[in-house]
Amino acid sequence: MKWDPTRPLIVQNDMSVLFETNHPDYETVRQTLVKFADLVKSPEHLHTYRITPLSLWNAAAGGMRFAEMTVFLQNYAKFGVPTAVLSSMRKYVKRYGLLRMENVGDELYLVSEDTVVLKEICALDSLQSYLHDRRGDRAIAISPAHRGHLKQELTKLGYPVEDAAAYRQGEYVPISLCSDTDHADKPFQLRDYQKQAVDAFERIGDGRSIGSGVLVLPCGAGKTIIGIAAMARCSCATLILTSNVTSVRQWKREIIEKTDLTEDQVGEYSGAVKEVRPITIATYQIMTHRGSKDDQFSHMQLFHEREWGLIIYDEVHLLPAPVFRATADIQATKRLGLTATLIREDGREEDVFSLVGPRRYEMAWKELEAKGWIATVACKEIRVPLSTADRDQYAASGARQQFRIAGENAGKLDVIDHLLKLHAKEQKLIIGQYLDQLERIAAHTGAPLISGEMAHDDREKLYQQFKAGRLPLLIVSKVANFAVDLPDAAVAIQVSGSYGSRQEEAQRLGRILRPKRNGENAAVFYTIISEDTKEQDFALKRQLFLVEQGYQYSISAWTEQIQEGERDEVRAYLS
DNA sequence: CATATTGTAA
DNA sequence: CAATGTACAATATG
Repeated sequence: MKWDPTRPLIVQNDMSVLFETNHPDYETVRQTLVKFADLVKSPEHLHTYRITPLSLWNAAAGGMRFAEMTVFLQNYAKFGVPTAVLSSMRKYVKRYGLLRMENVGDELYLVSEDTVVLKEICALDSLQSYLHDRRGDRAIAISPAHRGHLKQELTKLGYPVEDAAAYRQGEYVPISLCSDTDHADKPFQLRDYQKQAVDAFERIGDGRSIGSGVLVLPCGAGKTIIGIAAMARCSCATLILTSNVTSVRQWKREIIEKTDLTEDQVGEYSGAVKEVRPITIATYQIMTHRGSKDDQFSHMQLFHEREWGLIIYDEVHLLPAPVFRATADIQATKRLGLTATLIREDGREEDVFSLVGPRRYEMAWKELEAKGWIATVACKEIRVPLSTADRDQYAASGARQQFRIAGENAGKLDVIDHLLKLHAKEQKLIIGQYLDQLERIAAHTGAPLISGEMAHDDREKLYQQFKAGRLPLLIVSKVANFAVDLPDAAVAIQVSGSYGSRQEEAQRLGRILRPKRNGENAAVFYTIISEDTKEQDFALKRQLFLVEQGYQYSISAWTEQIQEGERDEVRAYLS
């Protein structure tokens, strides 16, 4: 293989890939690379990706072939691809599909064409309790009760299992989507990609009916609608688990609006009401609630209360550990995971893979953006130095205080003033972590502050005013992260964030993603951070997610010159 | 006695 | 880390 320094990738021996972001082919190369590699670091010019067993298995589950990956790497790698990397990749990619779970009637088997591997597995001590007797060279009988635990264990051992065993039908509930004719006033149709996503979950393409997996879609892509479409395809009793009550209500509203199901067929299972209906929507919280410290999870029986034919995990990246355990026991039920990101802060991506299912469909934000379904967002990071007094304090404080000092940096007020002036005509949102700081900003700008202690009614009133355009600026605390009813804005300014959570960054960005009516369909997301502090490091981590989605962060220091340049740049961008 | 408010745990 | 949302128990209110 000839060396070609104009190419953008460097493939290293440790399975990491360095990617030059200034390369003219950046966008096309990124699109293929993310299919089988995870982004781990994203400084300005050189991004680091890593090829992991899990990233390869997800790609393999999505039908990507080893050949496709190697040809791609060989075409774009400056110095060729180390043979060690190629052989590791081949090893891992080939492992997916090596083991399959199949059923003959009620009997469940682990089968493989590779008799040696199967023999090896039989010899493993940790698996003994799951495996029953051998059936010839190519199959082992297993107990259906262990279907999940076995998959989990084998994935950990490096042998992912392709689960091709049948799912039970569940209680039959006819569900159909309202067509255009039913609601002439509100025509409703699946968008192309929404249909593709549901098809991918069902594997319409190769005829096999597959009933588990995760769909990765950005917020604003209509995850609820895709879930509803999947329900309609399955036409069975469905349990929907989601992150909070607001989201429960939202699901319920949309289900009633978009299907022929009636109010009394859709139940809400939450702290306030506990209805178990053909379609039941519950929160993760209530599932994991226990009476006292060493009580059992009293609500887990909901999984068995009906003959569920489909379980939908909304925001699957938030799925709590006890629900994982329960999920391991219900592997015969179809499972659909919906999320904007497979990244979990606790690194349990592997469990999502083995217990909910592999990634079946992923759509990049950029792609939606290009088609005009969501707004085009420019991300800008502005660095502000600490005052001399603050810097002294910062140096003298412990790790926990440092973060707060950086976050509450008074110098940020000037930047806010500047940005507010710059975007005088647009609807603006200020998002922050510390209430003290937000209160100061509220006092300074005269805008209302929405925090956790504000009653929902009052929040609603402010939202209404904001939506109507009578209120140009709203200041919100962490409530912004999960509040579904928060209105959208054209400009978001993040003044402080928490421990580098990529999830948080995504949620916040989601706030301004909805298409704008103003024709331009453009929005700006500012992050203001203190220069040379811990905050800067964590901001970097938060960006990871966005860069992975194809956004380019632009970073600028807070000086007079840049203020001018920034203004022109933003003007040019918005016009 | 039913509902509203406040407190608390994880 | 700080702050939030949730579920439920305890208490107050009409």
